[in-house]
Amino acid sequence: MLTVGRVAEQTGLSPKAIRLYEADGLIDPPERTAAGYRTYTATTLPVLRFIRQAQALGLSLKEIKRILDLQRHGQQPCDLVIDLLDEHLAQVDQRIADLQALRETLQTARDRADHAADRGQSAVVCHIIEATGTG
Amino acid sequence: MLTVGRVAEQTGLSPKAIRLYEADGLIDPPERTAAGYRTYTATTLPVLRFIRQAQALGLSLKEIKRILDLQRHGQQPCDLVIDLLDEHLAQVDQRIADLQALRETLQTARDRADHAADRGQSAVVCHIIEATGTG
DNA sequence: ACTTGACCTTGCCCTAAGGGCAAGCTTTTA
DNA sequence: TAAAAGCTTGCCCTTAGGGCAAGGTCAAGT
Repeated sequence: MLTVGRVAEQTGLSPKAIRLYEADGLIDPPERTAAGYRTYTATTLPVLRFIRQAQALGLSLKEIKRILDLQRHGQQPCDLVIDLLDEHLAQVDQRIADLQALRETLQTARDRADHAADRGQSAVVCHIIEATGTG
Repeated sequence: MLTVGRVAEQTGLSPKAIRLYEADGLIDPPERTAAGYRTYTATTLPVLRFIRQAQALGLSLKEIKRILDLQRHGQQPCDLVIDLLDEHLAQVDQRIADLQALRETLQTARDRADHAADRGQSAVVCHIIEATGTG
């Protein structure tokens, strides 16, 4: 019997995650045994693997659901996928730029800790942080 | 009277954020009027500005609280600050590397959308995503 | 004095993607 | 047959607040 734990093993997901995807409408609710156990068919496995791959690309469950909904309606989701990839590429570039700027700021602050020059006067808590920009 | 809204204006924070910092123990609870209004003294402003600067460096409220707690106990928080900065520098570097790898993967997938070569056979949902690595 | 608008109070629900735990069944294994 | 492992639901937790609601309060204009 393909229980949720078994499916988890074969997809690398956790049972909790699989139940969440069901609750969020990413996968169809499976049949249940008389005792209430979820019983999956093998056709669910590729869908779950797809979800994993999409997540690895940084897509959110909400975005993945949009893709899967399209597909369930018999439509080609590839156009949507392309849009999402473009959007994410731009966002990732932005986040990299932001992090590089942050890295600069952090490094500047860190350097200030060693060259303990302007440490004198008006620090409320710690000059290392307070000498940061004008923020 | 230095109400929370006034303090918000002068620090660039929101009233909600200021109340949160109080609830989380980053700032001391201010006096209240008979009606229950928070009445701040000017000494709170530099602390709130410090919190803003620390946040701009990517420190979490929990980390900032540790710094402020040290200071309230009359201790020099700079050693802790240095540790936190080093830690964050390493984390930022790691996140940049992760994002650059993700960018690669995204770009590879995006390229696959145009060069529509291997689009033929076994896509469960969309070959653009499913041809990703072996994940 | 009265009203109105701006401001304050608390409290609750919301975000993303699950992790962890608890109480109570069920299935499997020894 | 009893214990171990697995399943069920449900609730609380994470970040740093945003948004909204209901109700009390302050300041300005009439």
